[in-house]
Amino acid sequence: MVTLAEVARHAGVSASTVSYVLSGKRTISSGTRERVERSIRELGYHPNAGARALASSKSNIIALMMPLRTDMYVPVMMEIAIAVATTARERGYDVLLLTGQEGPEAVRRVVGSGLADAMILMDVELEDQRLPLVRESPRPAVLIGLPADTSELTCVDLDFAATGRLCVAHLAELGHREIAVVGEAAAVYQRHTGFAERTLLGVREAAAELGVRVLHRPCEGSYESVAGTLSRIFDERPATTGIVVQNEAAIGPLLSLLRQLGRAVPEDISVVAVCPDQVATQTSVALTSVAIPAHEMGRRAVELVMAKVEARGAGPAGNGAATAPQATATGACTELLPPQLTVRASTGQAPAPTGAQ
Amino acid sequence: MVTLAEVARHAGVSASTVSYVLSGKRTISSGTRERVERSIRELGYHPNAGARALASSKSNIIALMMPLRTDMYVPVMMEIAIAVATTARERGYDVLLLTGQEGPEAVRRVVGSGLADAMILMDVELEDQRLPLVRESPRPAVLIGLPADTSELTCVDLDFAATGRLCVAHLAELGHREIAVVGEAAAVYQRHTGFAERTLLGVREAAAELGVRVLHRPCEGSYESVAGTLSRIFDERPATTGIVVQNEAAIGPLLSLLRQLGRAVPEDISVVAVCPDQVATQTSVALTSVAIPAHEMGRRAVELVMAKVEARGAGPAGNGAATAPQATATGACTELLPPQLTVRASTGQAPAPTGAQ
DNA sequence: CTCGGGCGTTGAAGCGCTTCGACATCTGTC
DNA sequence: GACAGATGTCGAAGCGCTTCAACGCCCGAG
Repeated sequence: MVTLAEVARHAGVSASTVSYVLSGKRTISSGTRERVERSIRELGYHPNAGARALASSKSNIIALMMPLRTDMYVPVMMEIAIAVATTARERGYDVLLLTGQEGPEAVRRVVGSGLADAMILMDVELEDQRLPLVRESPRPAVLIGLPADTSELTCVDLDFAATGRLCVAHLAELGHREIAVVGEAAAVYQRHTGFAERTLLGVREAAAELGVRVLHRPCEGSYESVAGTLSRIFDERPATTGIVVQNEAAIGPLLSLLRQLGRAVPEDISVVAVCPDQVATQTSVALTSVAIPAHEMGRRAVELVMAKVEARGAGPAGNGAATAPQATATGACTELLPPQLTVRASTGQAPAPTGAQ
Repeated sequence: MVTLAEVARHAGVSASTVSYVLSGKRTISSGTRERVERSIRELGYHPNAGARALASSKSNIIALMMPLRTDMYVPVMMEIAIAVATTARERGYDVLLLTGQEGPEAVRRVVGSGLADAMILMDVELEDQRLPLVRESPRPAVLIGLPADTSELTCVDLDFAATGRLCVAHLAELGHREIAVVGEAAAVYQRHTGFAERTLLGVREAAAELGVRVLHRPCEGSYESVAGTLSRIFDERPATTGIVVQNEAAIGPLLSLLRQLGRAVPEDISVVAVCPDQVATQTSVALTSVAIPAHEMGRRAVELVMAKVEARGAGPAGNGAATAPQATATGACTELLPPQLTVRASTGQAPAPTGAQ
C-alpha cells in the first residue's frame, strides 16, 4: 500500500504538506498542490482509514442502526437506508450497518470504540431501550421515528398526525361521513412504535372536527386477515364509504377483496393509502395516497447528524458569537416532515346516502 | 475515552499484557487475566477501532455493496443484508454499507484505504464492472450472484437453473403439458443480471426433457402489466394449465386477475412461484413455491469471506503442509445453493385436456 | 546445586496520519 | 531600506494500539 510518506517523497515535499493538500486546512501554493495531486494520482494513493481515524479522532463513519425484524415496511426501511448511505457518501462519510441483534449495547460499543462519529437510529419505539444510552453518549445521534420523550434528542419523522388529518380531511371534503381505518398489525400497536398511534390520533382529531365517524381496526398483511377485517368493518358500519389504509401490505388484498365484494373503487368506496408512491401507482386502481418520504427522511437524518458532528468539531475553538448557532445545531429538535396527499383514482365523491345517519 | 494504558495502570500491568489479554495471542496467568478483565469492566474500556486498525492492519469490517436501485426484489436484498450484518457481528466483524452510487471506484477506495478487510458484492451482473477491480484486489471478496466468468472469483447464489427445472418437474409430474413463465421485468433481462436467464434455462431444459411446452413472457410488477401479460399468454396458448412466476411483485395481481378471469387455482390452473416463503404464505391461495434462501445466502457469503480473511492472515506464517488447505480456503469457488420446492395450495393435478395436443 | 527451557510479562518500536509551532520567504508600508 | 504581517512549507510530536525481542522466574532434570 502506498503511504503518504511515499507520496511526499515522490512529489519532493514533506508529509505534512501532502496532508494539508488533502485536507485543505492550510493554504498551499497552486504549484505545490498540483505536484502533490499528480503524485497521488500516479501512485494510486488512498489515505489509510485507520491511521486517519487515530490521528484525527474522526472516523468519517456514521452508524445506522436498523431493526432486526424484516417483517414490516421493508421497502421503506430499505429506501431510508439507501438514502442515508447515498447522502452520507456525498459528504465524505461511510455508513456502518448495525442491526438490533446486539441490543442497546451496540450503541455503547460503537461510540466507545470511536468506530463511528455519529449514529442514526431507525424504527425508534416510544420507550426505546437505546435512548438512555443515546442521551448520555458523547457522540451525536439522530432518531428516525418519534419516542415518547424527545427531550435532549433530535428526531426526524413524517408528521403522522397530520397525515391522519389529511386523509380524513380529503375524504370529508368529498362528502364521506363514515370511514374506516385499516391499521397496522396489532403487534405494531403493542410494540408502541408510535407512528400508528399518531396517525390514528390525527384521524380522530380531524374526524371529530369535521363530523366524520371513524372505525379503526388493526390488520395484518395476509389476504385472510384483510378479508376478516373488511367484513367486520362492513358488518359494524354498513354505511362506510371511505377507507384509510395504513398497512401497505394490506393494500393489494384490500383492492382485490373490494372488487370481489362488488364494491367499486371509487364509486362505492374511496380508498386513501399511506404508502410509498411506487406502491400507490402499481395497483389496479391508482391510489390516492400520502407518501412516506423515506428518501427525504434518510437524507434529513444525515444532514442533521452531520451538522452536529461539524458543530462539535468546531465547538471548542468557537468564539463567543459562535455559541448560539452551535447550540442550535447541537441542540435537540424534532423535525416532522409535512405529509403530502396525492389525489389519484381511488377516491371520489361519496355516494348518495342510502339512509344511514 | 479510556485507553489501554489507563487499564494497564489500573490493573498494575503493562500495556502489552492488557493487549494480550484482549487478543489471547499469548498465555496469561489466570490471576493477571482476571485483574485486567476487572479493570476493563470497571473503567468501561472499549478498544479504539482506529488505533487497532492501524497497528494490526485489520479493520474487522467487511464491506457490503448493495445495488442503488430500490425497485427490485427489495425484501430479498434486505434479508440478505440483515443476514450478512448478523453473521458478521457474531464473528466480531462490522459491516460497512456501500451503494452502487460510487460505481466500481468504491471497490478501489475501500480496499485502498484499508477501511474493510473484505467485500461482499450483491446483485452481481453477468458482466459486472466491478469484477476486474475485485480480481486484482489484494483483499478477499465474495459475490452474491453469478457473473458470466467466475474464474478467480468466489460466488454464492441460489441454483436458479435447478430452480427452473424443479418448478417444471413439479408441474409435469402433476400432468401439466403447457406452461407459461411470468418472468422478471424486461429491464432485468436487458441488464443481464443472470439469475432470470438461468431460471429460464432450467425451465427450458426440464421442459424439453419432460415433453412440456413453455411460453416465456417478461412482466413488470404493476397490475396492468400483469393483466397484459396474462391475456397474451392465454391468447397464444389457450391450453396453458401451469404458470411459473418469477417476479414476486407480480404475484398479487396475478392471483387477483386469475380469479377475475374465472380461472380457479389450482383446479383450472396451477401456479408455482419463486419467492420468499413469507410472500408465498400471505396470498389468498397459499403458493407452492421455491424459496429464495436470502438468509442462507448472506450467511454463507460471510462465512466464505471470513475463511478467506483468516487464511490470508495465517498465510505467510504457514508451513509447507498449510499451503493446501490455505489454497482451498482462498481459492475461487462457486457455491450454488440447492433450491427447495414447498408444495402448498396453488398447484394440483392438471385438468383433463380439452383438445389441445 | 546447576543449568536449560518453558512460561508470563515487559519495554520499545512502529503502524500512517494529523496538527502545532516554527521557520523561511515574500509583500507592502512608512 | 527596514519591519510587520501574510503566506507557504516543514519537523516533530503524538493518536492508541499490536507485536517482537528480550528478560526474569520457576521448575524439573541431570
